Amino acid sequence: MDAVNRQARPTLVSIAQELGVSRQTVSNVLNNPSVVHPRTRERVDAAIKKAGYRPSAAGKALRTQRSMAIGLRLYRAVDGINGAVMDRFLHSLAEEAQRLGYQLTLLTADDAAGEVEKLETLYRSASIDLAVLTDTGMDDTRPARLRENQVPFVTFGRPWGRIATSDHCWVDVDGAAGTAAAASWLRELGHERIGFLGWPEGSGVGDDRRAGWWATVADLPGSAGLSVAVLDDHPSAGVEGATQLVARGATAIVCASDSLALGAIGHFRTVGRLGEAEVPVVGFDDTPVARATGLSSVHQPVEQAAVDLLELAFTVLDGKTPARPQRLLEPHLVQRRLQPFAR
Amino acid sequence: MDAVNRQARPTLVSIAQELGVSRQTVSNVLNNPSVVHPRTRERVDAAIKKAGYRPSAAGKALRTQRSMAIGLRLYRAVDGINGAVMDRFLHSLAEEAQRLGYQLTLLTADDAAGEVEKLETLYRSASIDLAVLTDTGMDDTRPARLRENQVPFVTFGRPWGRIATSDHCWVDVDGAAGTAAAASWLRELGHERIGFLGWPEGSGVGDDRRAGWWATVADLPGSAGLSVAVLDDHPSAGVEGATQLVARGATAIVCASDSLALGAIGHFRTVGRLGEAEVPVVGFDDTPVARATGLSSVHQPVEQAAVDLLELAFTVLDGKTPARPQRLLEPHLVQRRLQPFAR
DNA sequence: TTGTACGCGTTATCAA
DNA sequence: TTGATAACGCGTACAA
Repeated sequence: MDAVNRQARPTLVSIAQELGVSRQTVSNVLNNPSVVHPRTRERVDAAIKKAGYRPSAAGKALRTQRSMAIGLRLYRAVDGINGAVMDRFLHSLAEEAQRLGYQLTLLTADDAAGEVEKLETLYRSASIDLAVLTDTGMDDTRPARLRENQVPFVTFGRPWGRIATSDHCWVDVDGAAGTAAAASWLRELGHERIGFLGWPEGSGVGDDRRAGWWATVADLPGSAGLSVAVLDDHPSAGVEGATQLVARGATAIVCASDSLALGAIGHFRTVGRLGEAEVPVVGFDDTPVARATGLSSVHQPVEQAAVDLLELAFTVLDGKTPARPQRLLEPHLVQRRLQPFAR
Repeated sequence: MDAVNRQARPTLVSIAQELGVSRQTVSNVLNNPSVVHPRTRERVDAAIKKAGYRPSAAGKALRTQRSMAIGLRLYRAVDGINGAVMDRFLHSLAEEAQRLGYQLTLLTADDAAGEVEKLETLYRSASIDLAVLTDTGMDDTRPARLRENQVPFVTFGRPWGRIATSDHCWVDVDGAAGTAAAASWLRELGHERIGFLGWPEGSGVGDDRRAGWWATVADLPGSAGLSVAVLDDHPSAGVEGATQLVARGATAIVCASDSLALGAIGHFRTVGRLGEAEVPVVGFDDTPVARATGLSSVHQPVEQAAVDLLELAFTVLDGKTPARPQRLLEPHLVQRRLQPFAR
């Protein structure tokens, strides 16, 4: 009753029969080669290659109780601009997982509750061994719920608001260090009235980035009070924010995102100050748009984050205790010369 | 020797024992409920719910010979701008797959050969039932190679250059119809010298989009020859192309992408014609940047594409012959008023 | 309506 | 070094 012409797959048994050996020998050639005689090993290897045999993932998973898969929620692309960072992370994670023999299984959800529920379902059906959470927000409820349900997980992002009490593994990028580097650079350029354009308090990531700016400019009397918060992470909000900051006398601006920075640049474009670069703007995330625009920006090492995250995850999965289960990675500032849509 | 405290999962047997029924009964409740007594069914359902039991994906896959997974290559994010379309497609595909009880498994590769090889490996190990190809290029070699290796697949994108001889299932968006709609609109606005800004011949997608423009403006003497090709899909290339087109007398421009369109707008910004919108520009893909900028653009129905693609795929997988195995979806033009970084 | 038996492909254990 | 046996969890034909 089965449908498509799915030809019989080679199996351990079929390979073994073909060679007149036991299937255990074939299995050993794959999983424990040192224990099998070189001559036999060669013969088996040749047969495996000839048949294009690959061990059945299902059979293996059933036996080993490991699916070799990682669950990750794919967020809806809100903003093609800042989404670029998550894009890079997704790609890095998929690549690193593949390198380690794991697969990345995507899921979609409307909210955190849906995400947790689906991750739990996947874990209970042994479809995934592990979950990766991203976009950790302030007082995120997901870690606690996954823990309750015994679903192993790691997070890309700190457990904001619960850092002291959380003991799960996480990797994050030190946003404060990034904005501090940006502000320092602007100071070196001679600016004393350096503004910050970000989001309202309470967002974890946003507060962190503001803190880095403030730590660097607090001793500059001119920079006090030059912090503006806008609601949306959107260029149009950046235009408004930059307008306010300039009105208050800012001569340079650190932004919490490239979206906002792009808007800020747009502001200066509109008022005709672009070429003069009288008000340097630094963005955050080093997105392709920043590269294209010549916008200086803080670059997050998401590739490293993916590698570290999986290292932590598999250490825990192996029952070992990882060194430094919480890791803060250093971003770096990419300095560029602003130019209209050039590379 | 196993590591983490993986508590014993409930199984058909454990649920059955707990209730004092046979495991077959439990299985029937899940797969063939009508055959079991309502009273028993209720008891079993309750126990299942209480235990949080989910059938093991591995056991099921082993028995049914179906992994319930789909393989898809995740391309490296080249350009945060146009990548947005693939982002939407990816999300839609993940969502629709999930709705149908399937999972989306990601893979990464450096090139087409690597992609095919990994897909083949995944299929041979019964990790996926099916592959989805995207970004089909001119004379794409992947379909033939997957076919040789008996890997079922569908493609998002036409088999450019081999449309007549290919019989696999595909879904694509009618790019020519999109640029035709854009050009028609510009004609309605009174323009007679409508330019096209795209890529060199031979790219399938690019040729298609150029063809739609040309079909619409061919009878306008003023528009002949107003086609410019640039090498990169990048705003900076758009600046150059737009400059050329305007020099040749174009009064309106249809672009092959939002990236190019953004550059074209940048050109007019630079020369100070933005507010006047003397040279309307239409982009392609309706990316978030287009929305943010107020750029008119051609919107691709990728959500529908994902739905259609999986419908075709599963029809074939079920051994049936799908109605219309090749489908061309209509895009639509989104008309916007250009404004500097506003919504 | 329920229970029994078998096989899906793999790996671990142990005997030869 | 190699081979036989058991078990992982599930679905299904068949018998009760």
